[in-house]
Amino acid sequence: MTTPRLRFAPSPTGYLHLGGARTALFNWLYARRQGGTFILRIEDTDAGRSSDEMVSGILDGLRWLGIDWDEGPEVGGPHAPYFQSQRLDRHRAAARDLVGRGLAYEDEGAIRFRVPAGRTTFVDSVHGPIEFDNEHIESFVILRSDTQPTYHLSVVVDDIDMRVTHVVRGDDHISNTPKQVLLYQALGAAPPAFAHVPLIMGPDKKRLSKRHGATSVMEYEKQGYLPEAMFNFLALLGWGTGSDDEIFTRDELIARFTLLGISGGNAVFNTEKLDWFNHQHLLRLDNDALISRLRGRLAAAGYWRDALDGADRDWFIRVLALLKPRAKTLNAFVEQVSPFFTEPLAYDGGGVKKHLSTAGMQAHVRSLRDAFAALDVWNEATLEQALRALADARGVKAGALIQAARLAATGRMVSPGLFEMLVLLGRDGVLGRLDRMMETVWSAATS
RNA sequence: GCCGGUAUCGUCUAGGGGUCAGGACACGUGGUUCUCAGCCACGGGACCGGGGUUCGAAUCCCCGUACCGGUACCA
Repeated sequence: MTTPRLRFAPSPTGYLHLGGARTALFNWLYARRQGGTFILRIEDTDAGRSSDEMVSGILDGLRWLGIDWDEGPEVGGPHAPYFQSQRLDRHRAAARDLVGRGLAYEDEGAIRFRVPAGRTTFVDSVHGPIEFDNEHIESFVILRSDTQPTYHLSVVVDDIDMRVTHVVRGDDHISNTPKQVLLYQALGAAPPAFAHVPLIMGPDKKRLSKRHGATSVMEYEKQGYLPEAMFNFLALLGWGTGSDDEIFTRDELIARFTLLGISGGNAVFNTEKLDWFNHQHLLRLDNDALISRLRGRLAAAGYWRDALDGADRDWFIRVLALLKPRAKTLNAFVEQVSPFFTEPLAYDGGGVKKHLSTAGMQAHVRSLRDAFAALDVWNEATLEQALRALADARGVKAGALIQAARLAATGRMVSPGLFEMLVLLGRDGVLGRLDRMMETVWSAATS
């Protein structure tokens, strides 16, 4: 029994899209599960649409997801080259061989495969046995009149050369498969095992395309999704582990993966569920990991300072703890962390109207500021006690003062719990923010 | 048109001749509460249709329908 060899063979269209990513992932999962080899082969025969840039876009996407390859671009391997455009001689030789043996023939300069009568069958790991009547298979071109091989010829030749044992690819290739099986037979090679995985559809059940927004995996990276969350989500889209668990690491997925578990129907890409997966993986990150994932984005926002990794680390971890239940993406963290790094530049208009324009609020806020300033100990309990006592004394609801203070602290109507936040903002930070709000909001009015 | 594939809550799925058809996301209600999120509890929600086979069908078979894919000197 030979060890399985699988390949992912994208044509470089510029980026790795979700469907391709999942196909790659299933191949990788199977190879890793079986202790086999995962090959990456670039099908760049369409020279006009291919470039080095596009190839690296795909490599970046795979690397981001944590999908590594044992043979292929940059790492080489015993069956190099791994670019289809560099294997043209092999394809042409195969075509000549078939013509020589009468299994293909020239037709106006192109070479067509002579499809024999009969039926062609193969067993698909996902769909079971599939049978085609050869009379529905056209005598297809394998070598164009410009001597460029067509897809059918080149995949088969390359897969034979690279000793590929399992072809796991999109459902859209099912009807190509009998042609390729015929080619394997004509070339005297045993066809590999096939597994055709269902396609990923948009919410409208139409094939995923730019119309559906982000379709490049790197676009999700930009939006602050974790690669392990995307990996987990994609793996479970069209594949069931058979258990009720949903959150898995890559290793756990490898341990459970089987081609038989792949479902036959198309799957709709659901962003809400991706968000949930992302949140779950975010919660599982330890502090060091979370901080390092956040670092670049914080720097880009101008919030990063090295002390966050040193003297301020404990403080920062407490800030992150407040945000964890609320932030579903890395970008959401950055967005929500801003009040801890900078004073509000503006106050939510609706919030001002709703919470600050009530009668006497200006005086209440001033008293609150004074009460906070007078505190001996600055912690959650003392802050809350001071605010509630003041609310009682002035005959207002604590909630009203809390909302006002929240606006002062963050400029927003929504935030983590007020008192835990005020503790982390520190006395100076809080008093300054209250002063600033009073100046800004009530400057025009008589003070 | 022809060929092929698929069909379980809105979505991802589990199951598969006898189950209260299970879970997750989303959704609704209540609780916790200073907002939001989270958390907890509860709830609504599905076997595409029609024929068979069978004591019994969502499950097996056939037909239909819908959807997806292919039908290129694209990949």
